[in-house]
Amino acid sequence: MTPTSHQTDSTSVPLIVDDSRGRSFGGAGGSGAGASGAGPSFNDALLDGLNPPQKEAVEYRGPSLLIVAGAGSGKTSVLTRRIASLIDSREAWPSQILAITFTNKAAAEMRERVGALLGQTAEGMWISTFHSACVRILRREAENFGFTKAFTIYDSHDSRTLIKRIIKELQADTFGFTVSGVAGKISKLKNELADADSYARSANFDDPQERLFVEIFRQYTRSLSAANAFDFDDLIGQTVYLFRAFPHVAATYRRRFRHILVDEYQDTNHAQYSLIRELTLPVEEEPGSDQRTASLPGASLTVVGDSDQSIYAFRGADIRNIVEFERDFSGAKVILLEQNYRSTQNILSAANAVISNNFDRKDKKLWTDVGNGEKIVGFTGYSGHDEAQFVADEVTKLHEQGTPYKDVAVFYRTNAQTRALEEILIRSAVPYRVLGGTRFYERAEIKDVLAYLIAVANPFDAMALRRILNTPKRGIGPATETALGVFAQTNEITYREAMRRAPELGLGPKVTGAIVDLAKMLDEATLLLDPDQPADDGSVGATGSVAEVLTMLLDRSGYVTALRAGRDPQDEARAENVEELVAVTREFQKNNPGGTLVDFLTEVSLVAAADELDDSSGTVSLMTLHTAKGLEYEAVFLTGVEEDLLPHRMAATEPGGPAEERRLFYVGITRARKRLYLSLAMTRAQFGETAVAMPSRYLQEIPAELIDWRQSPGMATSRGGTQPRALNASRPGGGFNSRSAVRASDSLSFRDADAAASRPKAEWPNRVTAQVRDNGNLELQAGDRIRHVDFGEGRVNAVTGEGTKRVAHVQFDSAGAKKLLIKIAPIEKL
DNA sequence: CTCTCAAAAGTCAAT
DNA sequence: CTTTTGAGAG
Repeated sequence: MTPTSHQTDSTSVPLIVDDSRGRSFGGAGGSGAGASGAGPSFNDALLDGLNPPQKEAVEYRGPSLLIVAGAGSGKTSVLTRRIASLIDSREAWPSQILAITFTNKAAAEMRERVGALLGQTAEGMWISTFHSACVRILRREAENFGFTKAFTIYDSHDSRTLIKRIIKELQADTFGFTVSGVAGKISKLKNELADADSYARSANFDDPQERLFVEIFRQYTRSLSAANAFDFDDLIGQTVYLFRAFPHVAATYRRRFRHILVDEYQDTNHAQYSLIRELTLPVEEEPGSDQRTASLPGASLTVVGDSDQSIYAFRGADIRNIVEFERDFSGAKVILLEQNYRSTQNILSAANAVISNNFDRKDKKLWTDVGNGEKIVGFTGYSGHDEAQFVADEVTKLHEQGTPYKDVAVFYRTNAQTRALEEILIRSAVPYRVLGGTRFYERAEIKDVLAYLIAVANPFDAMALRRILNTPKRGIGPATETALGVFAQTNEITYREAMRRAPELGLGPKVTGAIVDLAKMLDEATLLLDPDQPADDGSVGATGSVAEVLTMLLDRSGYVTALRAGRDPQDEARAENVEELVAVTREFQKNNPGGTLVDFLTEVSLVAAADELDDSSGTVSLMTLHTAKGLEYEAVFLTGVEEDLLPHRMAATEPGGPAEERRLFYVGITRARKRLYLSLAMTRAQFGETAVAMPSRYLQEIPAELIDWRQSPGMATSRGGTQPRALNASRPGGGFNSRSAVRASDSLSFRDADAAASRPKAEWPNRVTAQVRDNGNLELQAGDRIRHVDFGEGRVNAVTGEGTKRVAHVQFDSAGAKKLLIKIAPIEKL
């Protein structure tokens, strides 16, 4: 493919590139005037209902624009209108627009909204995620540097499998290398655009540890290219490499994309930043070329972001990209959007108060004119289950009051927290959906089936072949698997070819037959997919659809049959998942009539957790705080607001960790439109043990008057026992009613009198972090009688556990048998 | 090569 | 607690 054959559309288009600094954009010649004939009225419509800074963000023209958009400030609206106005005024053709969003779902939504604004489907626009855009570029250009366009995308799990194999081969585990450690380091390096060679140049080879790491990195890179595969980080990094190594390729895309817009800019990493830089470079005049390749200024760049919502530093996001934007792109215009159209003032005040504790940030205050709204509701459960029960009860109540389930979301910091929530929600008959979690495409059975498809699409991918070699069981073991690999390597053929020539290996007749059969099956599938060999231009013909090929593979391999025959009770569910995947391929075919197998695999590889969101599902959405970014809900439950969870134990010690966790909390708060619930638990089960939990330090950063504590941390641990309600007593029927709600100020009376007197807690009733009830070394043994604040008197039957986890098994006179954590339970010895 | 049982690890977030 | 991995027997 010659470089000049690309993008005839972009070079033949009359370009209007504005190089002025001001707001006038008519200077580029006649077309501006031409647009003004039909333009103004339409443009007015585009600005309809926008506030002044939003209008400016839509209208400003210049080389670079930074829109600092606080949460809920209507940035999606601004971005879509900006794109629409560029096209409407004829400043750009749709094909000259490249817009990067955070999820595929956001991209689809943006495309739809731009289409609606323009009254036509804007074809040719690239609106996609970083990864999707790069895959598109890489597939086109792969042949330039030793890959084919059918390359496989390895997800992080695949990468780890590969790394694991390499560590084992090199026996690097004896040097203290772990899979996760190596995977993390390689990913980090790739995000910094380093490769094995560049790393080796600066490595200290006197250190055997480092030498070995270089070797692992080298082998990993080699394995990837041998398999014709990219890992997630490569998708960005290799695109940058491609642009740098092949200037004419880069020039093609620089000519094509005249307007680049990036959403969530605060979460870009160095590789992504470099990609944007590459794309916005001016195109130099090529010496000796004709006039068609005249020099062009760099594309205009618009970035939108909010440094307060940067939550992906752990995967390489560099907040400096946005903080230093003005320095990077000199002459950049900065527009601030501070008016919030999403949440009530109470929610915003809480968010402002929390985030203001992060130093080193530009002060920025969200405001709204919709009024204070409801107070934030706080609740402290005795256990994770108790907390979940509160959530379920409140969701039910909201639903009865007319809030549809789909407008309610429950957030948590770690995926492990879903279990308790799911249990209670099922029991309470609340329809829900977990986003992310154990994702559909990460399930073993789905990966198995996808490996069949990958094996067909990319014959170089040994990993996919190895995966299906003995799935379902064909009597091919690891020894045979390795033998095939060695054979392929020594003869310099693909793994697939090695399988075809299995008879040459002199294995047993049964094994050889099984391998050859499998190879035949894959060859037939390849043929079904593309009857006339892979031609340069897609000589379509009677190409089998993805669904057909998949059905054929499943039939012939007997995968589903084997599952159904399995004894494991979960196998039936697995078989159903496979059926669902078949349905997904049919759906794909319907939505993408010309879609190829490679297109399907790409789509499947790049789904994000938030893409699974189905607005019409009519269910409550459960997700992590990270997944929640960019979404909004009528009512939001933010659960597990505890130390060690939020901030997470691991993050608390990392540099910048607590600040990032605070931003995460801030992101969670600002997702809520009308109602926000903050909940935590006194004890949390993890690793099969029950541990004492403390209220999060961030909780006390919220002004007390904003929170209506149904049960404050102080109350949940109080010893005085005048009346705090039952902690883990079963609640009658539909949960709370208003009479059980206790004002925050009341909670003071439940505290120890001396503590209440010594501190100005009236102002900060949330300041309870250090005051969690502690019974100290209260000694209990079987036979002791105790009194519990809620359950009354009872007799200790047994004491188990040690230290802070000592548990008393108590038979209460009226409340029945209970297990209590001695250290924190509201009990006293009689 | 497959199956069974026991030990060990994992849960911090995700394209 | 659950899920995955490894060793050893059949």
